[in-house]
Amino acid sequence: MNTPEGPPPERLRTLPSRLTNGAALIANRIVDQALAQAGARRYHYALLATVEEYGPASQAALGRRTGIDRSDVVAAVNDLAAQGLLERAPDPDDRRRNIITITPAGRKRLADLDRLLAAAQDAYLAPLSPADRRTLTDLLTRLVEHHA
Amino acid sequence: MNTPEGPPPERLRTLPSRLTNGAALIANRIVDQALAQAGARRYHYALLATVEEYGPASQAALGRRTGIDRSDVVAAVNDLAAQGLLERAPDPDDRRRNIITITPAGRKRLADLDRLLAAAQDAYLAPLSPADRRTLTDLLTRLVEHHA
DNA sequence: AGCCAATGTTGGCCTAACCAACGATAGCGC
DNA sequence: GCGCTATCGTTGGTTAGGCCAACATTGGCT
Repeated sequence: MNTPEGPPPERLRTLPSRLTNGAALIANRIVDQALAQAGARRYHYALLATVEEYGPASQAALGRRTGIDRSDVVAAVNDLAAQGLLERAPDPDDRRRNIITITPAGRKRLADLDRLLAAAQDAYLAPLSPADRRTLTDLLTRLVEHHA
Repeated sequence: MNTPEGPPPERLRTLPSRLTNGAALIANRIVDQALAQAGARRYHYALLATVEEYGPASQAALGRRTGIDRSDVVAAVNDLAAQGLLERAPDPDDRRRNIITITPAGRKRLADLDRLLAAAQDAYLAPLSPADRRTLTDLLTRLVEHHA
């Protein structure tokens, strides 16, 4: 039993920013592990989901919608295109742009990821009742939207 | 700032892990900015606060209490000792250990950081009522303790 | 035509979080 | 006392996420 020899100090334990960060660490670890089962990372899921929901779009538009930096979109689209999950085609109407489309394989992969991710959310939120989960989601949503 | 041409997809917007991560990003940005006003980072605050609350301790013990990796404790203690805020002295009773002590200057700095940090928490939680803040803190605490 | 904005892309930066390995030391069982 | 194991500080990584700057190409506006 080599458990820590005591709790973290009060000042740290109750600090909302620190609690948020700790929860994010946990959530990210669980989610990353889940996605890794399908060889994916968070950016991959975000892009697949966005293209699937809104249809083909340029990389810049995807970045704007997901909050992912343009340069990081490039790398993630590279990965996904290399796996045949997305397709990158030049836009004939605007030769600056690439049109990103999801392939049938991409939809299948997305369904897998949705399933894995749902399980991950459940593991993350395990100690909370459905009502608690809704409350948490609501509070966090208000926070992020306020600072948007 | 960016000019999003629409909201992120439903699947991403309501994903608790993603909301948590987004909130953590915001919180960390605000906190980092606040601490930077005193030339400090998060690890610095955590160590100062821990030594102040529990008294002198070895670096390994500090790491266990704060959740900071031993190797990262080394670097942070280096920083703080160089500024005269902590003192690193060999433990005469166990020559493997260093005893870390907070100096008067360290206490002063800690008080400054406490003040800056309180303002940061308030900015972070701005959209939430006192009751909401308590609820959020409670929910997050339950999450992190469950996964501890 | 001329200027400004947007796009894809490359390349880089910084930090947090983590891990492996090392020599030195301590502690324990025997 | 001896040997094994654990612990400590430290060095030196790695990974990924979130950024920013710059560039050439292209388009839109006037």
